[in-house]
Amino acid sequence: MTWPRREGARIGALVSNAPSIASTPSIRIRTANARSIDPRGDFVLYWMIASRRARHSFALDRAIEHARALGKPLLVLEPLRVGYPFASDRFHRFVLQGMADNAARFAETGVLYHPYVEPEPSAGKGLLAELAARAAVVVTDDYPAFFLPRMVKSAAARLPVLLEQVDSIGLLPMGASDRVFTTAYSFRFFLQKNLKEHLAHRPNPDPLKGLDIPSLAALPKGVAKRWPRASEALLSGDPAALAALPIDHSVPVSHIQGGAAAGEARLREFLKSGLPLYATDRNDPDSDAASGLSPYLHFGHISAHEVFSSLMKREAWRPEQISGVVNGQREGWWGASPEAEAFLDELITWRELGIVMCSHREDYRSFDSLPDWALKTLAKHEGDARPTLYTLAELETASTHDPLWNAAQRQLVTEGRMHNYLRMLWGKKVFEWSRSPREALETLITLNDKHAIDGRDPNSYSGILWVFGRYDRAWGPERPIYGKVRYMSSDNTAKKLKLKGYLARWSGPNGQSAPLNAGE
DNA sequence: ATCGGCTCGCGCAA
DNA sequence: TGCGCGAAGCCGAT
Repeated sequence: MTWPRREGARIGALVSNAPSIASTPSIRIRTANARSIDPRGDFVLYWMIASRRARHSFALDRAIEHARALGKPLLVLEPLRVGYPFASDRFHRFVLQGMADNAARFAETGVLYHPYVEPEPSAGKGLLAELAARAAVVVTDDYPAFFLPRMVKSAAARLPVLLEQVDSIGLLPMGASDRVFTTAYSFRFFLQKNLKEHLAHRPNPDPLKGLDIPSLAALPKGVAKRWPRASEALLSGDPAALAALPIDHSVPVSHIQGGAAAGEARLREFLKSGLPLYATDRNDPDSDAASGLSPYLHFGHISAHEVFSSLMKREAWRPEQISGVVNGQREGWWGASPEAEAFLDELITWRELGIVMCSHREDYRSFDSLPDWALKTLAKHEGDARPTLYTLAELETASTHDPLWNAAQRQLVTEGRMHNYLRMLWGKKVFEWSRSPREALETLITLNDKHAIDGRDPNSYSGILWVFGRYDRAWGPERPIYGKVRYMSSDNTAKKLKLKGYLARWSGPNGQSAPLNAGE
C-alpha cells in the first residue's frame, strides 16, 4: 500500500481498549487517547460533532451506557464553529435548525443539552477542555472527512480523560473492513459476505425515553457565562442573528429545512411518493423520485439505520429474506422490491463505499488517489487542446454557453443541492472546460464544498472523483481531453432525460444563459 | 424507444 | 490464470 493510510486502525487492538460495559458494538468504538475514565468526574460528556441527533445514534447510546455504569448525569455539547472552511448562512441555518430540534428532544429528559455557536472565530477555544476537566469520560462522533479527524485528534491529546470516538455513520461499521474498494462491484461482494452480521446491531430508536440516569441541572460554574447557550434568536432562525455572525453571507440560506424533524418528514414523504417510482424514474430531473435525504445524512440529522428500518418496515421485510448470493450484482440480494433494492444500493453500496475510502485514506480527495489506469490516460491527454475554458468565477455564476450545465449550477447555488444524475454531467463538463484535470478537481471541490448542503461529505468526494475515473473503468473510444475516462455530453443527456420542467425552472431570469449573481 | 456492439482492466474464484 | 462483468458512456440500426 503506497497511499497515506489513516492513523489508528479501525480494526484490531485499538478497538478492544474500550471498556466493555454494554451493548454498543465494540467494533464501532475507537479510543482516541490513552487516558482512563475518571470516576470522580461530575458527568459524562457527549461532544456531538457529526451525528447531530438525539435518536438512532450509537454515540449517544454509548454516552448513556457510560452514564449508567458510572451513575453519573449526561451533558451533551453540540458546538458550531464559525472559522471552518466555507462556513456560511446556508450551513449555519441548517445546523441551527437541527439544534432547535435537539433542544426540544433533550428538554425535560434530565440530560443537559448545550448548543454552542461561536460568535467569532476561536471563541469556542477552551470550552471542550473546561467541560472535559469535570467529566468522567468524553464520547464523540467518528467521522472520516473534512476537518473533523484532525480536530478530534488534537483534542484527544489534550483531554485529561478517556475520549472515545463512536461510529454512527453507516450500516457497515467503518472498522469492519481493513481495505478500500476500487469499484462498487467489488464492494458489493464484501457487503454480501459481511453486512448481515452487523444488521442485528442497531442504535436505540429513542434512548431518551424512560432514561434512568441522574439529572444534570446546570453547566459548571463560569461556563455558561463564557460560552453561553445559542440564543433563541439563532435557534428560531432570526435572519438578523445570523447576519451578525462572521460567516460567508454570500451563500444564502436554502429553502430546504434542516433538523431531525424535517429529515424524518422527508423520509416519510419519500417512502410514500418517491420510492414507488425510484427504480424507473430516479434519474429524471422532472420526476420527483429522488430521496432528498443526503443533507440530513450529511449532518447526522437522520441516521442510515433509521432510513433502513423505515424502508424495510414498509417492505414488510425480514432478514431471512436475504438471498445469500455473493455475486456483486445490484439486484437480487436483499429479496426486496426492485425499487427498494435500487435505493438500498444508493444508501448502502454507494454511500458507504465513499465512507470506507475516507476512513482508510488520508488522500481521499486528492488527484493522486485516482486509479492507475485513469492517472495514465489523463497524463497522456494533459497536453490536449482545450477549446472551451472558463474561470472559477464564470462557472460559479453559471455563465457558460451550455444551458443545461448552467441550470444545474443555478440549482446548486440557489438550493444547495443538485439533481443526482446531473451532478455527473456537471462534473464532466468542468473537467472538459478546465486547463488541467487537477485544476478541474479543485474547482469542483470548491464549488461543491461551498454551495452544497451535503458537500464536505465522503459521498461528495466519491461523486467528484468519479468524474476522473474513480470507481469506474476505462471506456473506448479514446477521446481528446478525456482519454479513456468516461465521456458525457449535454446533448445526449438532454436526449435521454425529461428536462423540460427542470430547464424552465433553472434557466436564467431572461431566458437561457443570463448569468447568476453569486454576490461576490 | 430499444437494442447490440464497442471497449478495458480489475478482482473474484480457482 | 482466466473469466465475467461493470453508476449514469457513445453510436448506428431498427
